[in-house]
Amino acid sequence: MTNDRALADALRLAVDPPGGVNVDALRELTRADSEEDWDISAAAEHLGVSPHTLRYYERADLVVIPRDQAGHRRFDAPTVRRLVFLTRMRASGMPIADLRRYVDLVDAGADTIPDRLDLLLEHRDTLRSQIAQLQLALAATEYKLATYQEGPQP
Amino acid sequence: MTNDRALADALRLAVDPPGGVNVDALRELTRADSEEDWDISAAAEHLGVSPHTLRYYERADLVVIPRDQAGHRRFDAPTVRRLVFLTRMRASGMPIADLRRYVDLVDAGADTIPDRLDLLLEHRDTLRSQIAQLQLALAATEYKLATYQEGPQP
DNA sequence: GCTTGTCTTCGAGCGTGCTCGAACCCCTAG
DNA sequence: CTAGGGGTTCGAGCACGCTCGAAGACAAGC
Repeated sequence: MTNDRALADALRLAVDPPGGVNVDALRELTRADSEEDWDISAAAEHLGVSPHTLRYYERADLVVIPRDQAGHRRFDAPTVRRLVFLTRMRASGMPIADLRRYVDLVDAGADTIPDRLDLLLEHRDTLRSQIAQLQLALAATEYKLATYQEGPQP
Repeated sequence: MTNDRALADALRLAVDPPGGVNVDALRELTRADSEEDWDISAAAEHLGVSPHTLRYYERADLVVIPRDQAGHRRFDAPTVRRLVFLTRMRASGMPIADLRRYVDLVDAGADTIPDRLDLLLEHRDTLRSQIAQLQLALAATEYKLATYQEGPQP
């Protein structure tokens, strides 16, 4: 199914950064036959955030988290997918408020797609200029390192 | 003089980002024969920060700013060079506290160079992983854009 | 001399994004 | 039946980096 490939790719993009998502565990969770939802501590660990943060995201209306009959949060595959998206966007500096706008649009249905596109395009531009800026800072830092390391007294 | 080239290069690295430094003005200021120090509003404008922020940096002991006989801050070339460094490092996410550690080392003399190197190396690594992380986020964003744009209903 | 403008200090306030503590609930093991 | 170790809510607190406002000094121009 091409949608499954897409999901797998998207999840692969969520690998790597320090404290990042455990992709194998995610893949396990997203298998249709998996009955093993996560509790909050498992979800927090896999997503690389604290349980407090997950509750905070729920309180901030970024995500609706299903509960079991004891009232405990059950992190199923769709919930985790949204949280992967949220944590990735947060890690790249998108403010909570923008994220809420976005998920509101998602929840509002398919005819908000143009607005979502706008948001994403804007975020893409933000990311690009952030990257450019950091690369400048990196160059400046490496330059300074070089002056320290070659001439003893720069 | 190779040091002049080095300074010019360093200043060139300070160009570009939104709200960044005006390099021509900086070059003007750093010319040895220039008598034209900046006042706080000129400095703020050239550095792309607010006067409030400059006073805050001084209060935070990141920089000592000379005064004229009226008690007004005079931003001369060395001061501006330090502020260029500070604003660049801030823009790349180095916390104020780290910056203070660094400038304390600088002010403490040449035998703190190993410590400064450590700080810079650490910051370089931070920058590299930040860049890697942002590039992942960019890829994820572009992937999402692609799914929105090709298939109407992803 | 007076107004206007820009500077000064100082302390307080604010926005963001968590982070925590207290009090309570529920399930399971012993 | 009881103890322990999760979970829950709620509101409050915190760290960071500004950001601002009030009250006053000084210089230049009318």
